Amino acid sequence: MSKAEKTRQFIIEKTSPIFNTKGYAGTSLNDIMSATGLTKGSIYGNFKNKDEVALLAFDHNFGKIASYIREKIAVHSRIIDKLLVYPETYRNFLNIPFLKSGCPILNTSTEADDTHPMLRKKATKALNSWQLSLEKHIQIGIEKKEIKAETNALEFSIILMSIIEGAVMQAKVTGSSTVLNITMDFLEKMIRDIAQ
Amino acid sequence: MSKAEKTRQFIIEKTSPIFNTKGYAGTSLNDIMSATGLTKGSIYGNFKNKDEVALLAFDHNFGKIASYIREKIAVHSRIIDKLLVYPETYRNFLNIPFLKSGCPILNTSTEADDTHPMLRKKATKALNSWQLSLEKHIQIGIEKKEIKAETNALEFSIILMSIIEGAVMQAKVTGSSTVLNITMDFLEKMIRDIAQ
DNA sequence: TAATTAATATACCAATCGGTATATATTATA
DNA sequence: TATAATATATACCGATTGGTATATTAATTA
Repeated sequence: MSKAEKTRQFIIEKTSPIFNTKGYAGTSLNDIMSATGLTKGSIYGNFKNKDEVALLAFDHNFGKIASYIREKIAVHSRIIDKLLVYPETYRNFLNIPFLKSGCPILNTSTEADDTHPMLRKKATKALNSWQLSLEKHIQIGIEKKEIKAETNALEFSIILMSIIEGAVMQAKVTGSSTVLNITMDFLEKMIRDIAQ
Repeated sequence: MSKAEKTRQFIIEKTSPIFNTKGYAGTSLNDIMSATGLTKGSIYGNFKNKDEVALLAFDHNFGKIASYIREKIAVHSRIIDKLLVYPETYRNFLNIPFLKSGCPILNTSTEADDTHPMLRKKATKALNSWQLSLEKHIQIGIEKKEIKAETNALEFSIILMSIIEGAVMQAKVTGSSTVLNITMDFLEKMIRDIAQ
């Protein structure tokens, strides 16, 4: 890893929470400079423009939560327990340090859907990969006879994602975990209901 | 209605879709000027700053969808039919002209939760009024024996809202109605399930 | 160690940001 | 119709925006 590559990584790590809280339009180069302690020359020596930093910051933010969930899922062997990781995790959303700045998919989607095609594409792909991961787990669960055969994997995963994202939005803006507790209780029941 | 009051209304009507698409940080005074055809002097003669326009634009956007739903609900007499207005409406979210710019609560919440206390407060209040309205309908439904007595009005309304907001986020960023159809089918079943 | 390359800092650019003071229209009132 | 009050336009303000050219420093290689 060259010095430049280290600096690139450093810049992305330091700025990704800023992009997630303030958004693309709300994050300025001054924000990037003061977060990294670097000057404009150093930033533009490593990235071609603000866009490139923002896109990589999104990848970083999404990658972080994706691997966090992936590791928690890997611990369990039964599919139902793997799925239960979601309500368990998002119930504590407001208290998970690196999620303080919010869900990157939610934040990026709502800002970029009408304004930033490249960020929009990133968010869409992230949603799709999450959905496919869920669907796969459910399908495996059906094959292993741990999940009812009549379960519609696509539908179930989409509903799970919608509940989580809608609840996170409300919890973040109100600052209260009430919505998360109510919805994650419900999601937990939904998951246990498809158990064989 | 004085001339100034007319102009104020005119400015808010013309700029509210812009604030909803581009966000607070992403909407500039030049955007406001070109949307209204007015000059800076005229805008600052009627509003004290950009904040005031943004806050009223949010009220306008939320008021529009709230009254749209309210009118549709008023048509029905049975509570279940009133509740079914939500899945019916949000199923076509992407095709309702004045909702093209997205859900104001969703957009404002995700941008303002960490950046703009006043807008954040507006979004929180809007969520609360929506939730209370739903809860009231359900309680009336229970009293009228149209809804099962064991239904938890708070839980049900929160879950309904989460599903809708999560689905709208996904539909807007992907540009596809698939998620809306799947989730609104599910919501419809949920509503019919609490019918007495 | 000297020369070369890579990485960072400095100083600047035009354009745009939100906002204001003042001049000019426009409207309402006497 | 003359006057007063309101409303809009013009012209400007300093600060900040994203971005660049060049100078300087640090790291690597010969």
